Amino acid sequence: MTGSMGCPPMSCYSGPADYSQMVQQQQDDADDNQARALKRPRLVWTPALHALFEEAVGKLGLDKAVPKTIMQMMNVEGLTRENVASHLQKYRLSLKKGGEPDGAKPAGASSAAATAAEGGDATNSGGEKTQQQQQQDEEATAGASAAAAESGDGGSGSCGGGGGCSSSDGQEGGSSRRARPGKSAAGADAAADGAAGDTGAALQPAKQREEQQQQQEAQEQQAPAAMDAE
DNA sequence: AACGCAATAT
DNA sequence: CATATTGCGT
Repeated sequence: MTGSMGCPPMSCYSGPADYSQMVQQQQDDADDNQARALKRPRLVWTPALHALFEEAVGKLGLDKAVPKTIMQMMNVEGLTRENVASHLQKYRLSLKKGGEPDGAKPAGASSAAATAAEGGDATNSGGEKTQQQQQQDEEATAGASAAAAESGDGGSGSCGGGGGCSSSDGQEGGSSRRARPGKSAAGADAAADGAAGDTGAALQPAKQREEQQQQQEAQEQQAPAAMDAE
C-alpha cells in the first residue's frame, strides 16, 4: 500500500459521513440561550443525500412521498422535515420542468453514469475553484451525518399499522391562493442562538459509531463466487 | 399536525 | 445559485 490510494470511483466517500464542525457565526443574541434548539448549518445536499432522497421517493412512490416518510426512510440524523420538504419542492419542480427527458437538459449535460453516479466529494480535490459564484461567502456548512444504510427496503411503514393514516390526498384544484403581499421588513424579531452545538449531534468528533457504508443498492457487489440471487 | 406551494430571505 | 424560512390554504 504505498501511496496510491486514490479512491476509485465510489468507495471512499466523504459524504455525509463525517463532516466537520465549523461553527457558524450567527447573530447570537445576547440572551442566554440554553436549551434552544440550535440552529443547524445549511444542509449540504450532497449527491448521496440526493440519492437517498430520490431513492426514498422512488421506492415509496410519489403518492407516499411525503416529507415525513421520506425523512424517516432516509434515516439521516439531523435531517428535518423542513429540509426534505424544501428539497422535495425543488425536486418536484424539476420533474415538472424537464423531468429527465433526454435531451431536455439545458445544455451541456454530461452523461452520467449508469450504475452509480456518486462520487461527489464535497470538497474538491485539486484545488480548483471554478464554479460557483462569488458570493456564497465562506460559509462553510455541513452538517448532517448520514448513515442509513440499508434500509432493507420496505422497512418502514409508517402508517401501516394501526392507526389510521390518512393517505395522501389529493391536491386541491383550485388555484386561487397566493395573496400575501405585505411582508417585508419591519419586524424585529429576535431569534437566534449562539453557541455551537449541533443538533445533529452525530457529527462531532465524539461519536464514532455507525458510519462507514451506507449507500443504497450500489453496493451489492460481492461474492466472488457465484451466488444466486434474484 | 402535516402537506403543498409560492414568495421571500440568506 | 442553492437552501431555508415564512405565510397561507387545505
